[in-house]
Amino acid sequence: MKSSFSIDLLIQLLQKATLHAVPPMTLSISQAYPSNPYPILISCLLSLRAQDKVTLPVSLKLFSRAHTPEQMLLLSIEDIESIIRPVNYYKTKAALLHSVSADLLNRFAGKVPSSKDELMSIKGVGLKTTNLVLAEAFGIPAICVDVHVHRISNRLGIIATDTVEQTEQALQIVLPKKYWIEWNRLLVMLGQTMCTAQSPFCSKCPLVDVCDRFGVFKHR
DNA sequence: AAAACGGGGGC
DNA sequence: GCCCCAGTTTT
Repeated sequence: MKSSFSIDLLIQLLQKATLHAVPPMTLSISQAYPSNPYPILISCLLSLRAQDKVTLPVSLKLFSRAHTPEQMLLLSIEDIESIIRPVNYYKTKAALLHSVSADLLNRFAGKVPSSKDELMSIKGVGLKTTNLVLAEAFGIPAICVDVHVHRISNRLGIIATDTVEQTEQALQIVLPKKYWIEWNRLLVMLGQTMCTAQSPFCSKCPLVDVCDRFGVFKHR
């Protein structure tokens, strides 16, 4: 990032840039199921290596049948498979939803835990899912590093990292804590629209004055 | 460190 | 039709 710009100004520009973008899936889910962390966790698992536009309608369809671990276990794995078929790895994910729901009942009284260690201890729940659940389901400041956050944080030049773990650590130092949750939302929205992995639409991006990679990268 | 785990969407 | 997308576990 060019030195004359602050993080606060960067956030303002990002808010403008993503004002009319489709919000991340977890926001839609939390509106449909207020203060219920379970649908957030399940939709995060469904969205692994998939895109929100595919996963969101499938998630809503699934939650109309089951939005608690108890209800999920009443469905057979075959039932879940048929509901979530449009998403990738649907057979693996149907089994995963079953095992995660059973684990929640066995170890956590059917409640989604709200600590990083407990979430990470659930098989199938990794670092990205853990941080997204902490932030979006519990409002706990967490930096959720998916490929968008990793790519764009580096592209902007505010950090220089190789792995998502390094990115999480670096952003904790660079970003004021009040922005930790919003950073993920903003960068996901920007990444899904203009700041794409290949040939990003830099000519339409309101961040050209800030971005270290403008002119370096092949863009449209 | 590298592989395996498959579906939809854009053009 | 072809190329793009995108975490976690396992080997």
